[in-house]
Order: sequence, then structure tokens, then C-alpha cells
Amino acid sequence: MLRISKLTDYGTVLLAHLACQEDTVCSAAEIAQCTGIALPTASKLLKALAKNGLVSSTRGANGGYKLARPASAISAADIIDALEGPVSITECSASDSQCDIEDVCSVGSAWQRINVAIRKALQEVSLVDLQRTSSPVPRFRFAGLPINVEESS
Amino acid sequence: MLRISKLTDYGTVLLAHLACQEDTVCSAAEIAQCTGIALPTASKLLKALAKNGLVSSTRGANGGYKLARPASAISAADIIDALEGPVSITECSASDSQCDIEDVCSVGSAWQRINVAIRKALQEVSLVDLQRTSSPVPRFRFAGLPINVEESS
DNA sequence: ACAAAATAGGACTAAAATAGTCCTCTTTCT
DNA sequence: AGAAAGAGGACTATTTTAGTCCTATTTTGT
Repeated sequence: MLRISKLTDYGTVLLAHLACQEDTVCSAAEIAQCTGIALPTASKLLKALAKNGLVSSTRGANGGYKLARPASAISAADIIDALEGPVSITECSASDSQCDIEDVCSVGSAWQRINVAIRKALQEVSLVDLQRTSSPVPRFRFAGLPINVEESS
Repeated sequence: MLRISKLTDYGTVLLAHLACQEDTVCSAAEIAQCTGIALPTASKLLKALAKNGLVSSTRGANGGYKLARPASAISAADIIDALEGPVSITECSASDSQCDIEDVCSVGSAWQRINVAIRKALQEVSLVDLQRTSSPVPRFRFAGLPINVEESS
């Protein structure tokens, strides 16, 4: 239920990596390699994150990305907003709504309240929390199956 | 961000209708007509809701559906679970995970905590709340554009 | 007993969103 | 100048979501 997209998940991984190297500029290629995300995809995501002000970029040789502000000031809500846009939990609450049922709909606004509650939960979790919890759960679901982590083939 | 599917939204509308007619058996055709949802779609959803125990069904002539338990005992989480399955906020937290990155992933379990927070919010909102809040927001985004609410064309 | 009214359960098709790749342009460093 | 890097966008493929339809089974009323 209620899943975030794969890309948003990847985006979080990228940000977590940058959070580790705080204030060091990392190139997209470097980040892609360390995280195991394919370069074109990582690149696309980093561009989107830069556009939305979560990371700052430096162009040219030796350029790259770093967090635009401290990890503690980046919330899960920020990440989702940046990568999935400011859309809402139900169709009819989006601005360009196309809900066929809107005028007979007896539900509607209650979902907005749920939405607020969810946003609140998402705002209260920062990137620091997201990276910190990695160690206590060192399970590998593939039971040791060796996965190739080269960024391009 | 984090949207529920249209079908789940429709499902809520169907349930809200049944909540109004508490303890009266309504046929799928009747419900479809009142809610403006196309019959095949409504039918599909009602079957799914029946399978998951949110509504009880009666077969045969004069059959139909009614809520399986009081509206106050049906939460938003129940509805989403019934119609979207018990999947989780991130790919890697689902049981048949296929996340390519899992073994280098430095994030992961934190999303589960977010997930718990979201579930909690969803569990605290019942069908009663969902239907009650309909009146205070009587806006029509289509500015009076007349929408045809016939259930089949 | 039979016909009609319903749901059950799938199979199937179409449409839309998501994921992923690639190309060209601009900037900056050496 | 040339190489290394990001910016921006176009494009394709895949997957998910929506929506429809068909056949079987169950029940009621005549």
C-alpha cells in the first residue's frame, strides 16, 4: 500500500551517501559507483535533486554534488516532494483534477486530513534518521547471492 | 506524492454509500448508479472488498452487499489493504523484493518506521470519519461544468 | 421445475505512469 | 584547447493501473 516510487527510494540512497561525505563534492559517477545505482539513473536523480534545492552542484571538471544544507534539515517529505512532485493522496485533491465522480462524491476531504497526518510523519523524519538506522538490520534477503554492483555494463 | 490508486478511492466511495444504508442489502447495480461509478468497475471492487471481509455478500436474486461490520470498525488502512494489498512503502520491504541495491543500501529500515507512522494515521481514521466530512467542502472544481453521471454509455 | 436476478471468479485489453537510456549543450579546470 | 563534469531534454521500454467482458454458480419467485 501507498508505496513511494523506486526512483524516490534511490534518491534517498544517493542523499544518504552525500550525507556521509558531508561537504565533500562527489561526482555523479562516483556516487553511482558507491551506491550501485546505474549512472544515467543516478545522474537524472541528482539533477532533479539539484533543481529542487536539496543538493548544490558544481559544474566543470572536478565538479559534482553535495548536500545543499545539513542532513538534519532535509526531511523525507522534502525528498518525496522533490522527486514525485507536490501531488496529493487522492486524484481529486490535485489541482488538475479529472475525477469523474467529483460532484456525487461523498468522500473527498477526509483524505486530505489523512494526507496532512502523513505529511507530518514524513516531515519529522530527517535524512540523518534515514542513514542512521542502516546498521541494526544487516540482513541480506538474497541469502548471499552475489550481485554485480558495477554501474554500467 | 504517495497517492492511493483511483480504484481505492472509488472503493471508499462505495463503502461510504453502504455506510449510509447501514444493514440494507444493496445490489452492485444500485450502488454503481448512486455513486456514479461504472458498473463493471464497481462490481470488481465490491468483489474484492467482499473477499477481504469488509463487506458481506448475498448471492442470488435480491442479493447484494452490505458492510460486514459497523462503519466505525472499518479504517482507512483496512480499505487500502483490501484493495492494494499489504505491500509496503518501499520495494525492498516487500516480501518478494527485487531491489538490485539491497546489499549496498545504506537506507532501508528507516522507511519502515515511516511506514508504521503512516499506518497508524490510516488506522485512526474510520469510514465514519470518511463519510462525515463530506459536507463542509462543497466546492466543484469544474466550475459547474455538467458531468454526465450515467453508469454505462 | 424454471426463469430471472445476483454475485464469483477469471481472462483479457487498453491506457497511463514509471523507469531507464542517450544525446547535445554549457561550464570549468588544467 | 581539451577533458571532465553537470544541465536539459527527448525518447523508449517496461510495468502498473484501469476498465471491460465472459462464464459459472447461487438464490428467489412463480
